[in-house]
Amino acid sequence: MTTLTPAALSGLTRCLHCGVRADSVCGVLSNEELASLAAIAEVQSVPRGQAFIEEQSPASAFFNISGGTAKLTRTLPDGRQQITGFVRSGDFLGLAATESFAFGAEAIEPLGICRFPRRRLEALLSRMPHLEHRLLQVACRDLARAQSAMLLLGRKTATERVASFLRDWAADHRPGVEIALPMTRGEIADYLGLTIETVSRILSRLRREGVIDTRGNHTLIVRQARSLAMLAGDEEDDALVCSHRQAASR
Amino acid sequence: MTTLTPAALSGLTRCLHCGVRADSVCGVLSNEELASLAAIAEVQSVPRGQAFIEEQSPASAFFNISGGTAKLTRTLPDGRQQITGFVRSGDFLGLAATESFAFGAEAIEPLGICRFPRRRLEALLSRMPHLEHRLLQVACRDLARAQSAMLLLGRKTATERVASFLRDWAADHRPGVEIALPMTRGEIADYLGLTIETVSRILSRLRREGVIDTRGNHTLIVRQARSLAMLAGDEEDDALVCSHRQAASR
DNA sequence: CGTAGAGTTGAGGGCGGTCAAGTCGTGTGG
DNA sequence: CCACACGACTTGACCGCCCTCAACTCTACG
Repeated sequence: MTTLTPAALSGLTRCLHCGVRADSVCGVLSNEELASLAAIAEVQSVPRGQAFIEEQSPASAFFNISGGTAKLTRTLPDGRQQITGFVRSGDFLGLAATESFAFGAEAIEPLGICRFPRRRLEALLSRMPHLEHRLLQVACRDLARAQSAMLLLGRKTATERVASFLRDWAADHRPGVEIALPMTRGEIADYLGLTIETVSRILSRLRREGVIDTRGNHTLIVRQARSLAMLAGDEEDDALVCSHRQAASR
Repeated sequence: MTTLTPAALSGLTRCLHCGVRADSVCGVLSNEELASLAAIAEVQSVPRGQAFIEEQSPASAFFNISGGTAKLTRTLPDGRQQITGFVRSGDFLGLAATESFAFGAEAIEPLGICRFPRRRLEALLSRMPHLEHRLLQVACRDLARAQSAMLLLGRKTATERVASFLRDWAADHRPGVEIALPMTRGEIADYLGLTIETVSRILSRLRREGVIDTRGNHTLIVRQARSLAMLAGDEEDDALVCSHRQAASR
């Protein structure tokens, strides 16, 4: 039986109920189920720069992010690194961590996390089909995103990659507002399969062309959302799209 | 009530019970559950080259492969294509196909598939937690694979990509045996984020160096599995690994 | 045997990586 | 409060890996 301090319990409920992001684990659990989860959960704080999942050790737990931002990484033995995703408040992670495929996770902002020991949560899942169903949805969404990332990494140019990243990160923000960009240029590069220099050059060019603006190194302002979307390469010009649809319907 | 011909029912059971691959949907269903699945399943044959999931239409069904090989694709409007994976007998697919993220699937060998209408299967899932649990495992495995692919596409050199692909495709085959390679050079290129010419050049070089051999364009023989694994870049030389471990433990 | 598509090989070019120098911004100690 | 230092970022020059273009060969199939 695990005892939870009031603060930790509050963190846990926030963690499980955070409804900020539409895809979080929320609104699907009964009070009884919540209590079962609370019994195995452990609330932690992670300072910036600290890894909370190590590459070498097989992940022994699932995590839910209650605040801050973290990066998920895959690393080659010679040090080359690929960031497979950024996770924020409300995100659930650990599903992809099996014995055979190690991956790491590190805070890029001070992080609040909720830790669920793997075996205990898996045991609970068999009694909570709602939660398992939710996790399947989460995994499917992550899978779809990973496939988009594969398209980006395999077939997009450097400019398209940076534009795609900025567009996605700025999604559900209105044009003109300041958007926090907690990661470094190096982390953006590791996410997009580029180098720091290339990312920096392209950001400078987009700034020069008036598509985006920046306040310091960690604040982004989108000036021309439409241009950004065009540069991302996922959609063609409307005229072209129309002609394509006509061609397809023939 | 759907009526199944004896041939179709035989295809379905083969489809659901195929135990060839350890990760297939098998051995977790009662006879009653099997009957429920059979009631909504539809067995189809797909000739080589034909798409059975179209990019444009949101996927309205799940599929289980009962024989042959297919490719899963993501395509940019200008025609650039990324193959996100190859699927074979026993594989389940459709999980990543949501309304917002279209992807396509096409047979590269004559294909036997088992089609499950999405809504009907989803309705069944709520009554069959075993199956939902199995699908979660499938999704997690796919997710881990997708992350490995991101590392490959983002950070590996052309030679490392080709070597990784050959090593993975030849996995669980003994060295020296002939391995079917049903996809074209162009499909390998689209999977690895390279061009046909680069793939061809690297295969020629590996052949010249005695690492692999080929019989025609669609048969592979691995001559030096260890060399192939080294070239893939995922593991270092043993000596180096040892020195690294010493450095890490300090 | 002939044709069409797939694959191979070579020559040259460009995009993004590498190397290097300089600038900015933030925190720290005098 | 300012001088300093360190790290993150920017910018430029150059280079190399892989792409592009092109010609040729091989394979499969009628």
